[in-house]
Amino acid sequence: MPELPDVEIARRRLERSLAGATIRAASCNDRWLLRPRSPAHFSRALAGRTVRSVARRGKWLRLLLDDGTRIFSHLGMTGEWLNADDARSEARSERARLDVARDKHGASSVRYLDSRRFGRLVVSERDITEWTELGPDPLADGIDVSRFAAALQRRRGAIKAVLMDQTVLAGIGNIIATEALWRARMDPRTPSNRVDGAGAARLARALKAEILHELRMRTRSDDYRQNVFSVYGRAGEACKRCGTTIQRTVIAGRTTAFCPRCQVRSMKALHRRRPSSR
DNA sequence: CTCTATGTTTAATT
DNA sequence: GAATTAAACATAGA
Repeated sequence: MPELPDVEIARRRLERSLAGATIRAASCNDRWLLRPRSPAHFSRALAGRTVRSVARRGKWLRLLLDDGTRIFSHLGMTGEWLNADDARSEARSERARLDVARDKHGASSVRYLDSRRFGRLVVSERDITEWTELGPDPLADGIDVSRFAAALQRRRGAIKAVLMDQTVLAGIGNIIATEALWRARMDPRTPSNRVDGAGAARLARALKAEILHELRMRTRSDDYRQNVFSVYGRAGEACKRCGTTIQRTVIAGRTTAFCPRCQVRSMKALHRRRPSSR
């Protein structure tokens, strides 16, 4: 269930269950997910180690162990970390588990579930390039508007494709990009290098607002994906802002929904129009 | 049966 | 080189 807010929720859950705890046993039943591709190595490298911290950058999680070993976890399309009790109903897609013991808090176990198996579990002695090459994380680092604007100027592709580039900003996926562009009233097909400073500032605000909104919804209920989006998955419906029918197109191979009336390539185009009359 | 899906990588093409 | 597109990975749900 992966985009920045989902991964942040997973981080908090893992931190509660694992930080300061000692791994009693670790196993993985799917070598496809593992780097290196060895369940034996996975168990051997983790057993007996204590978890120092649980960090997140973009869509990646990093567990730092007491001997410097790191476990990187990417949730792919359908990965999730759950406590053992919550994972029971989906035991079929369980791929890995970490059993931990802690002084006064007793024992617990976390499970990694991933039906489609697009996720990754990487055990490494040092930080991996997938982690180090990520751009700034909008939630943890904020967005430096002038740096962001400069990055957009350097690119020529559609703005939506650039937003989803993890080296520009880390953690933006198809949903957040789609929703933030609607919030910023920007056409997702706008060439990146034609987004000016004001546009970059609007986008930065919209991205942060969307991330915080989804985080809030996510902490509130598990069913948050119902009805919380303004345009994502709503092609054919009326725009909440102006009533125009939401259009669907494909950008960078991903389905994109947008309002052809109030999402524009430049704000001049918007100001030129009179307020909606419908 | 068909189509779609929150992600990423790789190959082929323009 | 840069950018775009399609395909691939494997599975579930409509």
